[in-house]
Amino acid sequence: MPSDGSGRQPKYQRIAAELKAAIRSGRYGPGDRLPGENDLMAAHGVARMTARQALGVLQAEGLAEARKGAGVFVREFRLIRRRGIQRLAADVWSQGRSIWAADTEDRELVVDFLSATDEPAPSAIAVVLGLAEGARACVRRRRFLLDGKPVLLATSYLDAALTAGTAIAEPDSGPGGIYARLADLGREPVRFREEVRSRMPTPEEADRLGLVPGTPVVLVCRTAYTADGHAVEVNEMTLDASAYVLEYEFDAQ
Amino acid sequence: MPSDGSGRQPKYQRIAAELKAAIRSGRYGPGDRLPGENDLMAAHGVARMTARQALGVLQAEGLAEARKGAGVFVREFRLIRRRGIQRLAADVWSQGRSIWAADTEDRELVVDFLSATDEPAPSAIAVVLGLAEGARACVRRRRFLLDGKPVLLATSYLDAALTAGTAIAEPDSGPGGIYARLADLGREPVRFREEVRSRMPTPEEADRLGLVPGTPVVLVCRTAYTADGHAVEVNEMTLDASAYVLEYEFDAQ
DNA sequence: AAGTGGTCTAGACCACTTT
DNA sequence: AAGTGGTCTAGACCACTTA
Repeated sequence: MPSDGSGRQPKYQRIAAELKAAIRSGRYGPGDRLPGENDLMAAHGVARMTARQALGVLQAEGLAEARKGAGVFVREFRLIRRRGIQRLAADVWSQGRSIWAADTEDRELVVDFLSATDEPAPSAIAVVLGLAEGARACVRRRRFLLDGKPVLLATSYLDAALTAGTAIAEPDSGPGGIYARLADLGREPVRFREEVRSRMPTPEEADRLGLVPGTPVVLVCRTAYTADGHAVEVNEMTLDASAYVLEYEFDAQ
Repeated sequence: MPSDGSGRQPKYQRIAAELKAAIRSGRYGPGDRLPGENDLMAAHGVARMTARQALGVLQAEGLAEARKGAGVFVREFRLIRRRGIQRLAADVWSQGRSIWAADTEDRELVVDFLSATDEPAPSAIAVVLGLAEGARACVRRRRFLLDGKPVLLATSYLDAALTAGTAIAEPDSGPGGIYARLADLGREPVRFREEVRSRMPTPEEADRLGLVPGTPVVLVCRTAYTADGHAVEVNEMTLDASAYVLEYEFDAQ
């Protein structure tokens, strides 16, 4: 064995590295079909499982996507930009250029309302909302679809004692949404906290979002506070990480 | 085949589901060793590859971690809370309870300075900083270690024409860090934008962060703006997603 | 020394998609 | 009908960890 440098590397990693290099070089572009298991077996003289392992590396990295019966394809990404503050008025900094391109325009992001129910509040939620253990919550579930594909699941929790009999407990919360209704009740949210995490999805999340294997989810938990510092709403969101860029702005100090 | 419900599911998924249920039930806690390949082969009468596949499911989900020669273990998570605004003074909302527990206390988060060099600015960075194509940038690389394990890689870019001859171009940027030095130059950052994404790591990122397979990275790109709206610094950060919760606060409207 | 996970072979059958 | 990826078997050798 000569001083090969790349000598001591598993075959499947060598094959995977070769495919990745071919993608980087532009040999295969987004949406293109990659060499399949049979191609790799023939080209590299390996067993089926080894070729599978190589293709599995690209899929686990989120670079490629297997379509049963069709082949393995280079993935394409189109990012949605989600701003913490939905401020349309342009200020001086909004002019600044962004790192990651995101074409929010010319694409349809539709909201799919799922349900508004009255349920016992999960204990973690009850703590944040300042409710007694076992208190009931108004739970509103929504789903966001981009070009028909689900990209965000949202579950919103409010104190059921507060929302009972209001439009917040109804499927259609009326003009301005639930924040306008909370304002009607003298509980207008004036400040938000968002906590952001990321991890691999549970099988159920992957199913509900139609996630390609190798795609993480981003978890955003937004808490809305009234002027007197009380939390009035907790909104747990699960995002397709391959579809979103989150954006936050804040002042120094 | 009776109306079994779970009848038509691959064996490896059935085995994986059984292991996951056992973890949820508390049968196996964080750090515990799971049944190995040999155990699963014997218990379920399957081939080695099938047992491996089942354990691979848990690893891909980030629930378990294989240690070569030792076994497969339930992962344990300890989250660091990272605030967009590092405001120590408690305001009324800081009292609010958080969803995810994070023990920043009693753990050592140390900064490991890597380098400060003068390099051609990557074109995406040059655009954001308003530099000419091919202009040079001051590039500062750092690494954050939690209990000795790297959890964050940061690369900071500034206009080299601005920083030349200042402490910013030196390894030690002096008291108050580079923001204090920028203030000395009349370029104090007063506002920040952070863009946040998540994806699976490249092999190089996984290696540099020592990531367990099944762990995504969070990418945070922070741009610092002066009062006149010019970008003075771009900081690209790569975070171990299993180690961090990001937190942002902002006012309505 | 024994046990563990990591890699690899050479077969096989299936469900699925495409032509 | 042909080709594709998904699942599965029954072996094998290796490097590594633990005791």
